[in-house]
Amino acid sequence: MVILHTPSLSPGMSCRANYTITATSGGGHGDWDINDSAVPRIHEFDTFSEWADGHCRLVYRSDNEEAKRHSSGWAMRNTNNHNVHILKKSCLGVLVCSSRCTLPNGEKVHLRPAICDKARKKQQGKPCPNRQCNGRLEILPCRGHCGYPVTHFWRHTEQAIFFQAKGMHDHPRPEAKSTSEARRSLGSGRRVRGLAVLLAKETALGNKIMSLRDPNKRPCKGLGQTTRTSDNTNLSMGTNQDKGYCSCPPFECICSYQSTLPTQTHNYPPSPQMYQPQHQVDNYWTQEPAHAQAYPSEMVNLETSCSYDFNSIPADLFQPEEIFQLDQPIKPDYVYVQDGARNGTSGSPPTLLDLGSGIIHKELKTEDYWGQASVGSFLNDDSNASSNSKFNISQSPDVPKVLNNNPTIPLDQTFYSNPAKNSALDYNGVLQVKPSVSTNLYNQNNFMDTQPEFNNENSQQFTVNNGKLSGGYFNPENFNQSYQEYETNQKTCKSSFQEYVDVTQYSDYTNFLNVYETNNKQVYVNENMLKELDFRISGSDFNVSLDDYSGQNFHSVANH
DNA sequence: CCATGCGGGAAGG
DNA sequence: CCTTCCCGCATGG
Repeated sequence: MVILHTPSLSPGMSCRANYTITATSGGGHGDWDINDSAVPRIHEFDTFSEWADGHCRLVYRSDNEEAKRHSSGWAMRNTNNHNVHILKKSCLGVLVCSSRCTLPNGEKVHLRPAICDKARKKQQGKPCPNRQCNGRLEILPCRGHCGYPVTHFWRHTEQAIFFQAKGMHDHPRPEAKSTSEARRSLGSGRRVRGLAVLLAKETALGNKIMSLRDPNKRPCKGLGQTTRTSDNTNLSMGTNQDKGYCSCPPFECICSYQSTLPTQTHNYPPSPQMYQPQHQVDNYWTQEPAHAQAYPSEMVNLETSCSYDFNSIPADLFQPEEIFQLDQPIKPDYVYVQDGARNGTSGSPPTLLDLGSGIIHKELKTEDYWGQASVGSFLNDDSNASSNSKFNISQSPDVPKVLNNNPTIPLDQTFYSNPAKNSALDYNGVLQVKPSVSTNLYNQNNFMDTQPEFNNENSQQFTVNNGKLSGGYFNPENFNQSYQEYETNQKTCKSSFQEYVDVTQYSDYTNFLNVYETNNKQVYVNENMLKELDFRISGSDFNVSLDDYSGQNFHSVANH
C-alpha cells in the first residue's frame, strides 16, 4: 500500500491548480462559494454525501438531518474560522497500524480517530487490532489540502444548508461513524451481545421490509440492495452502502468468503499503487451496520435456520480490553453486487420513506418547488433548534447571478472506478476528465480573483498535463475502462437519481426498530404498517409543504 | 466519556 | 491586518 502524501506547504502558500470548470449535469446550483456575501437561492438540492471528497460544493435541504448535524464519514473536527455564520471543520485523518499490517482478511487497519482530543490521544499507541501484529495505532494525518487537512465548511440559510469541501483526502477513509460508535459502546462482553442483537434486529426488520416490497428479492443474493439512500453515493458512487455486506450476524458470519463468491463482480480497477479503495478494504472496521444493507428474509424470524441463538455467544467473547484486538471482523465479509443491483434496476424504489418521521421526502427539482410552497412548514421542528438559528442570517436583496450547473458533485474515493455522472469527474479543475466545453464561469465571475482562498485550492495529488492525470489515488491507466463502465451504469443510475428521495437517519431508524420490537417480541413487522409505508412510498399524493421564500434569492452573510 | 461548537490566542504571510 | 490552526472550555447525549 502506498499512500501518497502531499508536500508540506505553509499556510499561505498557494497550491493553485489548473482549474478547468466544466458545467455539470447535476445539482444546478450555480456558482457560489461558501464565503460569498450572498449565496444563491437554491431550488435543487443534493442528497447527503457522507464521503464528500475533493473540492466540492453541495446544497442540502435545511431539514436534512445529516446536514444539520454537519456529519461526515470523515473524522472532522471543529476549527475556528472566527466566523459564526460559517462552521469550519478540518479532517483528522485516520488511525492506522504503525506497521501497516494486513488483517487476516486481507484488509488494512483504518479506524476512525476520535474527535475529542483527549480521546484521540488515548487511541494512539493502542495495540493494533490485528492480533498477529505488534504494531500500534497511530494517526495518519490528513494533508489533502495544500499540505493541511481537508476542510469542510457549513453554512445555514433559511432554505438550505450549504456545504463546501476543500482539498482531497490523501488517506484511506476511516471507518464509518456508526461503526466507531458501535464499537465504542462495546464496553463489555454483555454489550457485545447487545450490539449483535441490535444489528440482527435491524437486519431482520429491514429484510422484512424488503421482502414484502419485493418478493423476488432473496436473502444473501441481492446484497447491495439498498433501502436507504440518504447518501447519494448509494446511487452514484458505490460506497459502503452498496458493497453488499453479508447479512450474517456480527461475529458469526457463515457466508462464503468474499474471494469465493461468484457474485463478486466489482469493477474497481486493480490499483496496487494506490491504497485500496474502500470497496475492497473496509469491511473489517469500517463497515456500516446492517441498516443500509440487504436483508435476508430468513433473518426476519430469529428462530429460523439462519437465525442465531445469541445466548450461545459467550459473555466473554471479548474482554473489554480486547475491543481493539479482534481476530475476526465483526462482520467479516461482503460480496459485491451485480451491476443491476447497484445501478438501481433491481434496487431502490423511486421514492423513499423517512422511517423516522414517516415523511416522504422527494427531491423536487423544478422551479415549482418554490412556487407551490406554503409558509412556515419547510423548516421542521429540528431546524428551529438553536444550533441553526445562528446561521439564519439576514437576507440580501435579489441579486441576479449567473448560474451554471453545479460544477462539483460529491465525490469519494470511488469516483474513478464508478463515477455516477460526468460531472463527478470534474474536480473543480483539479481533475479534468473530459475536455471542457463550457466557459469557465468561475473566471467569468472573476472568481479566482475575488476568492483568494480558493486560489489556493489545488491538488497536490493530481496534476493535469496534456489531459493526463498523475498522482493521488487516481490511476489514469485504469480510468478509461472505469469511465466506460461508469457511463454504462450511469444511464440506469440517473433515472433513479431523478426521483431520489431523502430518507431516514440512523437514530430514527433505530427508534423505529425499537418500537417494533417492543410491540413484537420477535422481530416482526406489522403487515398493515408495511402497507402503509409502502403506500406512502409509492403514493402519488405527496404532501410536500414548503415555505415560500419568495423574493429572496440570496442570503448574505456577515463575517465578524 | 466523547462529540460538537465556540472563541481566545498564536503563528505566519 | 488577515487567515489559519491549535487549544481549552462548555454543553449535551
